[in-house]
Amino acid sequence: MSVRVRFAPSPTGALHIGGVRTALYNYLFARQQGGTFILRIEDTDQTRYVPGAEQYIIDTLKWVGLLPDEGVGFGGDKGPYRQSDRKEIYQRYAHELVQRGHAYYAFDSAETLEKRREAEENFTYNHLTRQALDNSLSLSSEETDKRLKAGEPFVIRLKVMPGRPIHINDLIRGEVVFQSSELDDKVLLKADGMPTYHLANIVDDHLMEITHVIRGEEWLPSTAHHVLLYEGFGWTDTMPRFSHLPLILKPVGNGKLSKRDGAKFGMPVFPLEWNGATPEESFSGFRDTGFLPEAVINFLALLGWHPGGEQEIFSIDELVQAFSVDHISKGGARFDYEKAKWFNQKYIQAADNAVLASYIGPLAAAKGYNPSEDYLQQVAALMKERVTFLPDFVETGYYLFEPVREYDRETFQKKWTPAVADFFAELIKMVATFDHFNAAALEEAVKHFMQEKGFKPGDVLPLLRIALAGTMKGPAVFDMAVALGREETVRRLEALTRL
RNA sequence: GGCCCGUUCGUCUAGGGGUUAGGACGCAGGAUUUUCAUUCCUGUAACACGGGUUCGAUUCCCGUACGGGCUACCA
Repeated sequence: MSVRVRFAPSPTGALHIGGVRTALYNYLFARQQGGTFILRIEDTDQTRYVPGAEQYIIDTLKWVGLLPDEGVGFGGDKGPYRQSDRKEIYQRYAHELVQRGHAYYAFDSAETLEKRREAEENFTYNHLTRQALDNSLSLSSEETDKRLKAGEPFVIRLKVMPGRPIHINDLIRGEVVFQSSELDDKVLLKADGMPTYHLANIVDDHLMEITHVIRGEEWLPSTAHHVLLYEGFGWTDTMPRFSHLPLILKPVGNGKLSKRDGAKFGMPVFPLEWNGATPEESFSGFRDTGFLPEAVINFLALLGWHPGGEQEIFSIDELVQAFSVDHISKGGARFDYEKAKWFNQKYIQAADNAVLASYIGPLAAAKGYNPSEDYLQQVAALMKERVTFLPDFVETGYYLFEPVREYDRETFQKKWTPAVADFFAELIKMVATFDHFNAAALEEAVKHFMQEKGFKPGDVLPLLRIALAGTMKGPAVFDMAVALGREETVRRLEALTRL
């Protein structure tokens, strides 16, 4: 039987970076096993639906390159893949479960139960309390039918039989045991006719022939209910294998990484930018911060999983090759932004100049620059070993696109003597008429000229650097000169003499 | 509170009954580069605690502590 896995997010806002990791692990597993990776949209909570969130999920998967084989927006013959489009299916199965004696109708309103919980701290709807509540187990069948026919609102609840252990064999955690007596009678079908996660997820996984469920640790406690559902439907022989992933924790302090942490620690926790209704609900993402998607993938892959060995940089193909569920850690992983930055730096360094140019182009255009493709590639080559984020190319390296805005006056004054000034006048003439404008030849010529006039490199080179870039930081002087071209180099040298 | 999961350097992790407990990020120092960065080298630093089991436990078992998750007609 071929492997089929699903990534099943809820469109309730921007997709959290932890969700991207879940998608990644599902993807890696599917690819490695020659299986199928499915995107299912779990939008059964109408009250939490956020327009644009579904598209955000799809855009994210496209950006990081985790393309589903089936799913909303990707086709497939096991659809529909959006749960709100499957409402009738769940209703049918929910009623079937009642027929089979594993579920029942309950008429208690949400408000009544809420009041009950306020009064009794540990109130639970379960085998101990259900006889005293308003449902088809406590009511006569005539009364139940009457209420149903009258159109009284109802939910369908799972009938949990007490007194037995439920064993789960988690691929990451090993055997986990729950006692059925401690489980509540979970709502399966809500009063609005929509299923809860529990029902929808079991019905869909069964119908979509899912073989492995790889999801967050927060689902582990309800997995016992899910097993009961598979049993109730008689689907135990095709029940998927479960793997519950560790959580991603805050960089410092306690608790799991939250969307607020982005602003708090000055780092992205979402893949893409998200424009919410208010500034507080709007977030920047890894993409607009200037991360390469490959770097994000590499970083995320190693946040909670490691194949052993000492390799750190993995291409997506290498990840697919090396991935295995049993090498996923059990403990939560702290979000390490410094490491994420390091990965990005590494990926930028290793990237093709042409690839980099395709990223720098739009960034440059946004600043009003209009460089040629060839020039962008030169900028990429010059700066790729000195940047962390993509925008650094046009920000730290702005002087490659426009005249120097600010000079390092301190160094300038230290080096600028009347003798040097005289030398500069001659140097400018020399450069202006220099024919073979390539870095090696220019360096050779300038150094030779310096020597002839009795100057040391340290007397002149810093000034050349300041003339071209304004700062003591940056690419090699003669490389910059060549990139800028003879005219511009001369112009900048002259500008320095007027300082 | 109840149920469940977890715990190796500051962080991500490898490892697993006998190891100098390995790598990476970060940090510190050095070399190269007349800049910065890159690169390279060196250093820093960990098996939560207490009991078992064992000739021997960081590794296996049980507790404790700490952390986390769940406990909705949310996912």
